[in-house]
Amino acid sequence: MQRAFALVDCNNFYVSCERLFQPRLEGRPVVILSNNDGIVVSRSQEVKDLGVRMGVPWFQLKDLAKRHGIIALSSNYTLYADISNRVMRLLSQYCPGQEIYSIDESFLDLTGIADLTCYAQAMRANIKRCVGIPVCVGIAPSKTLAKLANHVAKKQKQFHGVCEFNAMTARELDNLFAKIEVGEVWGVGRRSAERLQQMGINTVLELKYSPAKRVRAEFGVVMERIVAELNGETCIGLDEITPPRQQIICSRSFGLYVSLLEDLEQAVIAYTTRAAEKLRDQQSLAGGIQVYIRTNPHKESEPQYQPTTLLPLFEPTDDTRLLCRAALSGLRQIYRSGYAYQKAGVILTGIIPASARPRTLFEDTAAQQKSTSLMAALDRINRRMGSGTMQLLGEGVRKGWAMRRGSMSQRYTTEWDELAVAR
DNA sequence: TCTGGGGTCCTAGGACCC
DNA sequence: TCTGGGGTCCTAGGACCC
Repeated sequence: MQRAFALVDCNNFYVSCERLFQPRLEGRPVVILSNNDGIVVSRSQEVKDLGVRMGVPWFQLKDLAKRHGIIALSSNYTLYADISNRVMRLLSQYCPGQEIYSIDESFLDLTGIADLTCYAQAMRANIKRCVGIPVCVGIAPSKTLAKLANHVAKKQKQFHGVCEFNAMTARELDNLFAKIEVGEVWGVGRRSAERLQQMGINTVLELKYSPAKRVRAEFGVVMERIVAELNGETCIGLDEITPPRQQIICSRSFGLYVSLLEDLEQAVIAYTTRAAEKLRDQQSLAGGIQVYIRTNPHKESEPQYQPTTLLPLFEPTDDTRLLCRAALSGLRQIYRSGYAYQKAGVILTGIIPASARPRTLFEDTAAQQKSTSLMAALDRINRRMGSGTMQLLGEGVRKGWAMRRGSMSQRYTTEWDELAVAR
């Protein structure tokens, strides 16, 4: 039986979330900005039609925004995560196999289901009705093709939001592929697209019929697999369970430049605290922590410095205090005065399951148990009373370095104080 | 003035072992 | 004078994704 993977992708996801609670945004050009209101991370159709690209710095758009009345909102991840959960839960009811691929995308295994287009249309209508988010669906025998089908469903109006490759002939598919640029393929990034074009491979069709050996020799196994998937061969399966993270990153740009060591220390403690929470959430321990700070790479006129250091831990831990102690010693090693730092970050590495904690010659079981119950209490309080209710003193209270979020909407669905009001 | 954050996988090269 | 071969593990860097 022919496999059938669906890729369901929410349209302009962050903008769509905001529109749910602010109907005035409907039909108007809207963008959502990254942390610090830095760059554009989501665009409404009206903004895409103005030619605004993804990832453009907001300050470069100010003029255009004024001319066309573009509304810019700070990103509200609490809201988006909650809406995402609702969409994903609803989708899970449509088939036994689901892989949640990102906050706004999900792969489904629809193999064996009859009349797929009709099925997908019903699913799409139901998500719109129950959650209010518009989605498009691509269906194909491989995940790479399903991504491409989704792209077609979004771009070509005649498909009405659902494009099923399984229902098309080889000739129809090839005609379609001849008109799509190779860079649109999942896994073909800017670099590879440039190199492919130099080799005379410009369209999806040309990549599909490229000799496997040549692709393998020039680009390696990843691209070879992409070509096989374009030919309808299922190489990449559905990942239904998310494995624990192998590294946990917490990094932020500052709201303003930071030069003092004590400000960096506060930030590093705050980020390490957050990373440690994520670590305990997935019941893991970290064997090391990497710390980095950096000046603004875009400001070439200013002196640049972007040191990083990796601190191995004496033994794997999930204790915020131990992780912070290591992070701070790393920070003090790499810190140099006289630079305007723009960003800092920590990365937890060497992650193992908490159940696999190694025994050591020097272990202190009582101290270990104390640490575990202290961290558990900390997490419980912060979960119940709001994150940051209890924190290490070193994180500071003023937080002059914290990021800017000029125009953030309310957390309509997750905070009692911020619920939507009906008049 | 103002340019995000958090991940994965693959590959090459070095250290080390027998 | 002549200086092997094969394997594993780790790390850094690159490319990619959303």
